[in-house]
Amino acid sequence: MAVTMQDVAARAGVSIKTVSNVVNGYPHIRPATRERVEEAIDHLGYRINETARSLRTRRTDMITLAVPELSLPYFAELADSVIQAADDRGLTVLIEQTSHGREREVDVLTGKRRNMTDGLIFSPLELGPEDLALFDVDFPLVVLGERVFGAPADHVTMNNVAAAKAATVHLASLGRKRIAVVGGHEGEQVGSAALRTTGYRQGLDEAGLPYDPALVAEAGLWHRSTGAEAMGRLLDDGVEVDGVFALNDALALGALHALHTRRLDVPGDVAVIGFDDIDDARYSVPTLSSVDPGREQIAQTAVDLLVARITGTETGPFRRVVPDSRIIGRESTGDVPEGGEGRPVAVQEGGTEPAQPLTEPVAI
Amino acid sequence: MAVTMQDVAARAGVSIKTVSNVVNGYPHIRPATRERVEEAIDHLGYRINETARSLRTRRTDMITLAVPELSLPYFAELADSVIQAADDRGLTVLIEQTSHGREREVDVLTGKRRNMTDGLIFSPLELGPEDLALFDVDFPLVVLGERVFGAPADHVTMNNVAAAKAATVHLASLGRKRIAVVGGHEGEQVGSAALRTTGYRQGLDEAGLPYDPALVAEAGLWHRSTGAEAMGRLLDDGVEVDGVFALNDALALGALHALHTRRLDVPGDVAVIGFDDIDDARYSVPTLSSVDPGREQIAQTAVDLLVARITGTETGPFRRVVPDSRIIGRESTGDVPEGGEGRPVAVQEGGTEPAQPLTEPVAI
DNA sequence: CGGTTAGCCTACAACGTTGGAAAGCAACGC
DNA sequence: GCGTTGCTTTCCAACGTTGTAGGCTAACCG
Repeated sequence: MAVTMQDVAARAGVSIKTVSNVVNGYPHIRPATRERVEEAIDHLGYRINETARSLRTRRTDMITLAVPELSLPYFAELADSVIQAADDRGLTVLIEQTSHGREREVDVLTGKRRNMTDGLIFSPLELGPEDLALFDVDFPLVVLGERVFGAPADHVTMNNVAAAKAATVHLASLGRKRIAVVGGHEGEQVGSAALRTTGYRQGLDEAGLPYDPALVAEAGLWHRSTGAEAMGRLLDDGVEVDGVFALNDALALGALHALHTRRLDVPGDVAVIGFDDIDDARYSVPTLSSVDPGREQIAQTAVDLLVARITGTETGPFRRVVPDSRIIGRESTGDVPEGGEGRPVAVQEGGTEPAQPLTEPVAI
Repeated sequence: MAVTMQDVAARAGVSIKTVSNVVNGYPHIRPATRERVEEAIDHLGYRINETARSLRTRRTDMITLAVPELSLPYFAELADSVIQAADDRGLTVLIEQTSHGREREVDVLTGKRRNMTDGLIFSPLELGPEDLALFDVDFPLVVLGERVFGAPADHVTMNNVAAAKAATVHLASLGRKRIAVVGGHEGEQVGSAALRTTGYRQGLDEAGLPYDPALVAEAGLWHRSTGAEAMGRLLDDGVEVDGVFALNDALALGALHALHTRRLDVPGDVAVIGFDDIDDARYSVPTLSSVDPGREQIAQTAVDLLVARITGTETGPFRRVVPDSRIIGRESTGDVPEGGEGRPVAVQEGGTEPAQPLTEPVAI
């Protein structure tokens, strides 16, 4: 059948273990022996059996990344970054899509859907604080996102409130007085929607603008389609608007679309800013100003934290890491002329803190 | 350490093999025995060790999907579909990004980057016909795309020439006379660029339009940025254009951007059609007409073919499968009014044929 | 020159599971 | 009443690798 170490050993005239030693770079091997073994490996086309190795070493060098779905550009780009970061560290990434309901998310944590990987990077969409107990798992876990704070796991999140506030203030600084927010989740206390909405209100406060509930456009799912609908509703209701803060870029792109079909000029009539800084933002018409939440850094940090737990390098208390985020000004806010390149117009610094503070988790 | 079948067996008072039989759904087990085993499993929180199982059964129920990069929307959506299709068949997908050069693609095939999976779905971007020998691998392989025809593997591809021809004819049928093509690869004989350009020329012929080299805008990489550049070059050179066939949607979106910045109306001044029908096409401004190459069907078929080879259900000659493709008319070609929904305006039927024809591979 | 050390290599026993074959046992048929 | 049959369970030996412990040289030291 397949070539095994047995076969290589036979041909090289050494023991199996010596072949193993060669393959694993054990230093004390006579050059002549190493050469014979390598010749045999090449000649027989030997490939190590990773499965057997994993059984023995209890490591697979694979990690799971669980995200809602890859067709959402933010998650596709996140996956790209995570895969690269993992690759740099010699790991392969197995992807689980959990978009098909809460149950899938539970399965990911309970391990039903976590085959043989050494650890999990999980970005929940449905699970919330009430499910905190589920996060107490016996394998290395890094949580992403804003759904769950205080889980017994490392956590990489965003500067949501501060960045949303800055985005709102930025619109205000451009002279906008009627700033709508697109993508709100009525009554929700947790998650990106709540945090970013909080930042929006703080931004209004700081700018001395009143909060008007009529300016809040709900959108359950954060897709382009729902963004277009929400924006459309607002406009069709005759709400006066001269600025839009969309809670993510997909919503913002949908909003641009709705504004366009109603013949409103961006940024002339309405300035628009999104959140996530997906690749699309650079090529939409007009190009979209956005908040860059530090995706690269999120991916790298998540992988690093996970690796540290897997290897046992880190055994201390869980951490919460918040990368720096930046506001990127583009055409949709008039920060650059048409055809110009986006540029940072503000930076919010992140940091690290314990994942389980003594007091109630503070929105950061 | 972790709970093993040993522990379960001890608690249930049966042999290890009986536990294995229960876990694997072996039918001939006394209900009382099964119950005891299941109680023990629940009580001890036993989880099967997939690594050990894989070593024994020589199956991991994982497959590799190798694509250039997930941040390209087409591949993100393809990955989404493949993961879902795999999931429906009880498989997990491991993703390799090969965007960082030819070497990575070679590694994927030689197995250096194919850990423990049962098979590979591979969409090459760099490898071409000259690398045919590399595709003669000893594991189940399904090839996607247009780089390589006639490899000793199942192949799922697109109706490239026919669909590109239809797209061009569609533009002509709208009265466009000066139809540019964006994304050409000068001198390249293989790959999507060549096939779709061939279709473009066939379309011109059919429509009785002359071929004008000035209307061909090269773009090495198919990104939005390169599409914008290529389109911009064309316009800045003063080439007269009233229609654009972009070889994929990313290019088309870039082209839309370039047209917009030069204050040309789409579809008024220039009608634009893309290829791939990515999600973006439905929400760009204006919405983008495109060729839907049957992505879902590609993913499903690819997984099915791979599974058939893995399980040994299929051992016959390799197949080439071409899903049906459709032209979706949207605003950018004026097929629907602003705010309207895209709709199919033409269908090209696919089919199945041997992957290694007796004659030279014919472009399909 | 004998004893120690360092370098190199091997034997053996796992890792946790499943395939195959055989054994135990009850019911069945004649 | 005894061989046969069929269900149920067990025993044993892999799957291909690596950790541990130990053995054998050759070199080195005093």
